[in-house]
Amino acid sequence: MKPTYRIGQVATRTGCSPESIRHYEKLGLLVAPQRGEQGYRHYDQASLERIGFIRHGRSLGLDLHSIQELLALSDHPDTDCAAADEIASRHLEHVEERIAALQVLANELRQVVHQCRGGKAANCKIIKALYDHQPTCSMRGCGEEN
Amino acid sequence: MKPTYRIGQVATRTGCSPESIRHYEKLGLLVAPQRGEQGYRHYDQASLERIGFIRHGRSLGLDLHSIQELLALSDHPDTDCAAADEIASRHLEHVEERIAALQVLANELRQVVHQCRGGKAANCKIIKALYDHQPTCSMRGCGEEN
DNA sequence: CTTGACCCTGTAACGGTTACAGGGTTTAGG
DNA sequence: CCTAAACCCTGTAACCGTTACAGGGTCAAG
Repeated sequence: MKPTYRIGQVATRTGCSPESIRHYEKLGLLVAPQRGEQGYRHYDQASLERIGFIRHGRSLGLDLHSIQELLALSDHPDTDCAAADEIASRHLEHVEERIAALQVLANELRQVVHQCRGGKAANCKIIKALYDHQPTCSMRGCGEEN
Repeated sequence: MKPTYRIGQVATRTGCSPESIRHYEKLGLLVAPQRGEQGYRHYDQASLERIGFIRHGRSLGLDLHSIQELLALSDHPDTDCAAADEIASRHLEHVEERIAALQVLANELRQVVHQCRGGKAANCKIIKALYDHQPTCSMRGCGEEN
């Protein structure tokens, strides 16, 4: 008999909240675990590792869909893993674009901050800058992701 | 009689979709505009500038709540504008933290990408790295914002 | 007179997580 | 034994800002 864990214990060990674990199950990243007599979920060691995989992917900023693709590859060891490389490369590219965009943004903010110490709003350079019709970066995806 | 614009024209001029404009109105960033006989919204020049202000703020990554605070300052010119500086500074700090986090992340991704050209998933270093229980950055806010 | 381009309202979706409500079960302490 | 706390269950809604619908009305040109 291998040891099993209830969802709360898994949460403690993986740093992943019970809600998220149930969410991953609903989305199909985790197979539905066995249930005890009272309907409680019981997880084995492999599930713990799978959840760790997901969390690590999330901490890298991968979306759950990409993680699901990576898990599918992992579940079929004979598959060509070029797809994994593709996912990671694509994401790296995305992250690099995002860094560049945020740097442009930080520069614009730095030009504006601390320009009007102790003044009145009527003369506030920050507010004036926002009214100025020259959004330094008006392209899509230039602000924060939302 | 000053010229007025319908929502679609405003959208064209500001680059802000009609849905977003109505959304800003519902949230109170814009006052409800006058309505024509058919119930169509009619905007004046000041509204256009206010929407431009909002879009510029959004392009800087400010959230709508912060923008609302800045608009409130702008609406009361006698107020001390230290609050505006506070908002911009706080946001700049946030952006800088985010850049730093993304750079850590990009480094981790770069270590992983292109490690297993043409291999099988069983040996895929990307997948192995994700199973490894050493999430380089497990702190909150280290992944992408979501 | 129809087609298409507008406009209106209200609701739901996206992503991932969190927070409930409303119920049941176990466990530890008195 | 009794009770409170801690845990589990399901389902739903919120968060943020935007987009996309559905289902309806209005107006102009062809």
